[in-house]
Amino acid sequence: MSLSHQRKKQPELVRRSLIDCAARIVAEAGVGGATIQAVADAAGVTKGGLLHHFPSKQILIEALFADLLEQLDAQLDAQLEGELEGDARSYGRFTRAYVRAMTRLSEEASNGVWTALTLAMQSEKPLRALWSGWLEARLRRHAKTDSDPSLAILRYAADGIWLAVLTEEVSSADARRKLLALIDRLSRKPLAP
Amino acid sequence: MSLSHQRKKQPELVRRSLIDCAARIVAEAGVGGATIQAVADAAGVTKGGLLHHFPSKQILIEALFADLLEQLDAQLDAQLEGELEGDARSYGRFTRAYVRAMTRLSEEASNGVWTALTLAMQSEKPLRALWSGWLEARLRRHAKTDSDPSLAILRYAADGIWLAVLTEEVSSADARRKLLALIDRLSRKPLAP
DNA sequence: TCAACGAAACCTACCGAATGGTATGTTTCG
DNA sequence: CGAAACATACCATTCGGTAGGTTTCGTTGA
Repeated sequence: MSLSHQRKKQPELVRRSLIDCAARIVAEAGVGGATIQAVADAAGVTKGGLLHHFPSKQILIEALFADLLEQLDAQLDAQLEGELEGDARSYGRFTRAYVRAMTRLSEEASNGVWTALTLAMQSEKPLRALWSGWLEARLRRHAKTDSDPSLAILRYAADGIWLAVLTEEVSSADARRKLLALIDRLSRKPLAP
Repeated sequence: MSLSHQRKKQPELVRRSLIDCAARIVAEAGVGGATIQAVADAAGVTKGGLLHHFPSKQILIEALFADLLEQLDAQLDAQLEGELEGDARSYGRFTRAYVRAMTRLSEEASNGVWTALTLAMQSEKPLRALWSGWLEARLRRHAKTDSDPSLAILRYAADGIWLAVLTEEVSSADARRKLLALIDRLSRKPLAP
């Protein structure tokens, strides 16, 4: 009855679709609320089919997370590329890109996925490992321009703002933009004497 | 078999114990992972007993959250009281107290509870209402000394640092303390010219 | 060229373990 | 004695995961 026996088998496409659908559903219902059944349905596959590609929910979530990290990487690289003003050694270069990437992610549809996965990090060690590994590598790459503690504070502030958005602290989109702009300005030179 | 039939009935103590145990377990397993059964067990009460005090898990969590807000209030007031240096009108007064209270809470055992509940806010509206209401009121109270955007950034940075603790970004306890000390210093006067 | 075969890509059916909640006792206290 | 403070037993579901089939596809060897 299912269409899967009629259409050509394209495992990579199915895999992609599964991750995309997982992203959407996780964004809506959170990691806990996203059942593999729902994800499978959304992708037009049965639960068994899903479990063929991802042997457990854990693994599916981790794959989704890794995928998002790749997207974030792409975002960051695009931002870094687009920095016309200075050479590759300009102070706070990565921090500005990071803050901007965060802003974009907060405003795009993919937002909910990040919140949900951040949420899930608390209980799932593998996700934490993925994230801290990613950030660590990235920071090492930009040690020359972004190792100042002032910049760490600004990056953390961006994280805090992003967190505040999801807790619905009234800070309007406008106020948020102003704060992020201020952060951008402050990232041009060290804060402390 | 249970001891509850032997010991004197002290509903307030049981209630307290339930909240405390809920805090510990939520800190360890997150809101989703904390089952009412586990909480009841930890408090030496049956599930039915727990549900007598808190008719649903929702209500238990909200009670826990409200309790933590009270603790935070107490912490904050203590910090504000202890500020010897200036009068009640000194710039960034509340922000410093906020950062310090956060620090203390992060280092105490109650740490994981905050992370878990903050993250749980995403899915639970009542919790968001509690928090944003609390913060709004508090900010209004200290509008005279702490309305500068620079200070907002510093408070957000404290939030971000605190969030990073749970994602296990390597930032050691030592590095964290240094950052918080820097924030404290930066809170003495506006950052931007 | 093509039949055969084995592996990969699915599907159907089922299970079992949690878990939140209910309904109904039984004990204790004022 | 009545109400509060518990306990016991049970229920309804949900959900992740397993077992074993069936279909599709690429490869291989004659």
